[in-house]
Amino acid sequence: MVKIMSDLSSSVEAEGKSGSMAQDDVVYAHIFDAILERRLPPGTKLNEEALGDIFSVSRTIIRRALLRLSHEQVVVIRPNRGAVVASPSVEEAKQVFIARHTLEEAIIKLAVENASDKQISHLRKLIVAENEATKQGDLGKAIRLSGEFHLKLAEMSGNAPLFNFQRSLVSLSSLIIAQYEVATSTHCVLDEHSELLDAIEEKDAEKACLLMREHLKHIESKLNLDGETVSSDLHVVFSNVLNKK
Amino acid sequence: MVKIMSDLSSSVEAEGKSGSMAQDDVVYAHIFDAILERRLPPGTKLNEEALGDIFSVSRTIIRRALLRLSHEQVVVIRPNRGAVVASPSVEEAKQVFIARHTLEEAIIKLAVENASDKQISHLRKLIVAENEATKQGDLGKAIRLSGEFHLKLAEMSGNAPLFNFQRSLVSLSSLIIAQYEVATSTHCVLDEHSELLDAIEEKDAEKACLLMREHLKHIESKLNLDGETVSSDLHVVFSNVLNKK
DNA sequence: TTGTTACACAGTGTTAACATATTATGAGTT
DNA sequence: AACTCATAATATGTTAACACTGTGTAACAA
Repeated sequence: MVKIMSDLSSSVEAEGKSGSMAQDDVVYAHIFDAILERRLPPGTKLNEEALGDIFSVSRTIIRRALLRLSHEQVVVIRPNRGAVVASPSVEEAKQVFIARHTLEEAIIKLAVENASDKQISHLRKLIVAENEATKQGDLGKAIRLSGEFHLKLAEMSGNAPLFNFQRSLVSLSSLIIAQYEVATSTHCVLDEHSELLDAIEEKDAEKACLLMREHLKHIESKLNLDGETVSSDLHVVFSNVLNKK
Repeated sequence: MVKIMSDLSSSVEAEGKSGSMAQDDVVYAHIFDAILERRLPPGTKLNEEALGDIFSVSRTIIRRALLRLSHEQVVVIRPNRGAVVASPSVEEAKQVFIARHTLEEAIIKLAVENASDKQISHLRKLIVAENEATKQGDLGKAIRLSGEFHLKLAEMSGNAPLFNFQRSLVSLSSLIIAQYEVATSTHCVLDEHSELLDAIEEKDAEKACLLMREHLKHIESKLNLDGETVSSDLHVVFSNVLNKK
C-alpha cells in the first residue's frame, strides 16, 4: 500500500510527536484548523506581524503558510493588501459542491477496491469522535472531523492527485458550511457516514455512490444557497437598523 | 460568464503586455514552461541562487515560485536539500491518468453546457498552433499547447475548482509524457482534439465523453508505463556499454 | 458641512546578511 | 586501492532591516 498522506494531520495535536515537523507546517496547521473551526471566520484579516508574534516566528514563515493556504483557496491574498480568510460567494460555493460530487464518486469507486480493514476501523473511530463533538455542541470540531472523514476516504482511494484535490475541496466545503449553514440539527449526518462506510466495507460500490450523492445533497440542502446573496444586498443586511429607528 | 483564469498565461509571452505582472509570476511562468518543454528535464536540481542570478531577483522570489510549483506537484522540495523537477514514478503516472479520466469527463459535461462560440474559436486556434509546432518538430511547444487545450476546456466548464485541479493534472501529464513517451507519431492526436471540439460544439456530451476517453487512452498507450521502470534499473540503462565491450 | 489634499501610520514587498544543514574534498589509515 | 573521518565549500533556512504601497487622519478650502 502506498503512503499518500504526509504526517501532517489536519489536527494540530500531531505536532508534539516528533521534532521533525517544520515551523511552516505547525503554523499552517494552526491557522487551517482555526479557519475550519470558525475561530477565524470568513473575511478575517490575517496580519503577518501579529501571527508572527503569536507563533514566535518571523514573517517569512507566516508568509509561507499563508501562501500555501491561498493555493488551497482557503485564504485570499490581495497584492499589497494582505491576506484574508476566504469568503466564497454563493456561485463559488455551488461550484465547489459540483466538483465534490465528481470527486467523491470517483473516490468511492476506488476506495471500495482498495480499502484495508485498518483504514476502515480508523474511519469508525473518526465517526465516533465526530459524534461526541456534536453531542458536546462543539460545532467547529464536528465540522473538522467530518472533513477528516471525507479526506481519509480519499486516502483510501490510493490516488494521490485525487487526495490532494479532495483536501482542497473539503477545506472549502468546511468554510462554506461555516458561512452558509442555517439548520442546527446535524446528528443525521453521522448516520450517513456510518452507512456509507458500511457500504464500502461490503464492497458495494453502487450503494456507496448512491449514499454519497444523497449525503452531499443533504449537506447542500442545509445551506442557504438558493436565496438572495446575504452580503450583497445592503438593504436586507441593514434592515434591522431601519426597524430600530 | 464568470472569469476563472488569471491573466497569467502558461506561456511567458504574455509577460510584456502589462507591468502589473508580479516578479513571482514571471519567474514561475518561465520555470514552468521550461519544465513542460523539457528544457528542464525531470530530476533537474533547481538552484535558488543560480535562478536568482538569471532572473535578477533575490532568492525570496525564486523560493516563492518554487513553492508554488511544488504545490502543483511539478517540483519536489526536499527539506534542506533544495528543489528538483519532479520525476513521477510509473505508479504516480498511472494515478495521474486515472484522476484525469475522472476530471476530464466531468469537465466535458459542463463544457458542453457552457461553451461560448468565442471560446470554441479560441480552441480552434490552439489546435492550429499545436499542429504547426508538431510539423516544425518543436515537441516541447507541442506538449505545452496540447496541455493548454485541455486547460481551456476546463475553463469552459465554468467551474473554478475543477479548473485548478486540471491545471495541476495537465502539468503533471506533460511531465509524464516528456518522461515516458516512446512513440514518435503525434499527428493523430491533433485530429482527436478537433473531433472532440466538434462534438462539444454540437453539444453532444455522450460523443464528446467517448472521444475524450479514447483520447486519454491513446495518449497513455504511447507511454512506457507497463514495462520496468527505466531509470531505476541501472543495468538496463547502461546495457549498451556492456555490449560494446 | 462637505469635499479635497497632504501627511502620518501601518502593513506588505524585497533584499541582504547570518545561521544551519548538506555535500564535496582530501588527508590519513588500514 | 578502498575506506573513514575531519574539514571546507556550497546551498538552504531564517531573521531582521529597509523600501514601497495602501489606508486612515486631519487640516484646509469651498
